[in-house]
Amino acid sequence: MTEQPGLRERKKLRTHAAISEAAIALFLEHGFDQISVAQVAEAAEVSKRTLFAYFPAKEDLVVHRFADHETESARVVRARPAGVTPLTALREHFLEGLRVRDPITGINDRPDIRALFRMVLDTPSLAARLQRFRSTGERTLAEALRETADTPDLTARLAAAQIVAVQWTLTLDNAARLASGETADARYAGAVGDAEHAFALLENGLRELPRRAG
Amino acid sequence: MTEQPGLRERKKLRTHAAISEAAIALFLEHGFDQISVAQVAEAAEVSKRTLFAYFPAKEDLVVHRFADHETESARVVRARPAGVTPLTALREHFLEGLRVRDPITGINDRPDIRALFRMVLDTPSLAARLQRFRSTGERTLAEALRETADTPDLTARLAAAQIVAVQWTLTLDNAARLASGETADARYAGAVGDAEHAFALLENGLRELPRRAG
DNA sequence: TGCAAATATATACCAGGTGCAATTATCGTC
DNA sequence: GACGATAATTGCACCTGGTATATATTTGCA
Repeated sequence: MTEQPGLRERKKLRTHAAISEAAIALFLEHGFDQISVAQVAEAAEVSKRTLFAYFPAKEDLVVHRFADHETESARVVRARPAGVTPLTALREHFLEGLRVRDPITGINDRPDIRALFRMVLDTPSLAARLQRFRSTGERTLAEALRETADTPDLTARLAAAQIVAVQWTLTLDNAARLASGETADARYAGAVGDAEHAFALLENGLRELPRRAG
Repeated sequence: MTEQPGLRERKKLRTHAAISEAAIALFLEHGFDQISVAQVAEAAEVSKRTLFAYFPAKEDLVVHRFADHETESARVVRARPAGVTPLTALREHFLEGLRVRDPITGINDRPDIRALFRMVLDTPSLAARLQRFRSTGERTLAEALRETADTPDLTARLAAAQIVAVQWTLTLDNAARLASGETADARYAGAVGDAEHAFALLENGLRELPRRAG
């Protein structure tokens, strides 16, 4: 099953990793905007042209690390056991992510990860590039809902949009708190409570938003 | 109250409009990526340097037209009469937008508007720039909810994220349908139904998302 | 070993965007 | 109506991200 990849493939993987690591190290030390791709290429000992053969844009040197998570929600929904609603599966998955300090929940305080998040959050072009992942994550989740929950297309898209929006909000909130110094362990209980609150809101709707005082 | 603006101010407004109009005309005719800012500057009879004094980036030549809507939801929530929930106010506002064919609902089929939407939708860099407006729209709506609905901060942010996500989905859906030929009048009834469905979902939650068949 | 295909490279180039110093137009005042 | 202060505009040089082309190098495989 696991074909041993040839030398070519292995070398490509190594080059890919080497470029990205050189890039992130430089970016973290001097700032994303202060380092040019030429400098990254030099540090990684490849030509600028080669760098762009591996990464379509400067931002991807950083955000490619989030690429795997694009389809995560869709996978969770598809893989849920019989008798489980999509929302339940997603909530449990998110809570499990918190428990294991999965960086994608924003609650990992390893210094390098925290620094990376901080950089992404306050570098506009990086944040913008992340949004692309959000879009495709939304699309794939909508498909998963449509196919496994027998939901009309628009409903699936609306639900996916809401779910992704909520997860994103939770993650950003956690990441922002850790970025400003809180430890993961100190944050954990609050993060769990917030996540449960958020998923409950998603499940029960916004009916409880109060009327305007008369 | 309405101070007569000086010649300077009026001229600035005129220049701003002239540049944007020249830009959009060229973009619509030849495509956003096929026209350089230098060409736009030439057509508008200003220097490239001046163009960038009015618009921070090429994309803004187009998307600045959406800027007013950034704070629209927040304004609606703040201006709602006593005894009305935020969601009700927003739903009525959206439905009214459909009725009057407000372009921001995606249901205006004036050829220039339709062409503009189509261009924004399938030019990635334009779509990306639009997302920035979405973010600030979300933030301002969250503030409005927090202040006028006496809602905890996180709840306000979560609700805002969900609401904006849903409105965005509705608008994109309408715009996409019109972009592929449907007329506004033909779409109207469907758009109203979809909007009512979407706001109901928002209000009642996603509880109805079915469990996985056993 | 040797050859075809895939990668890497150097070089030159384009477009978006900025810093700077000089010019020109507008404003408020005398 | 003239005039200095202030703001807008301009041209120019420059930087950076990204691409085209043509060339060299490496790898896979017979």
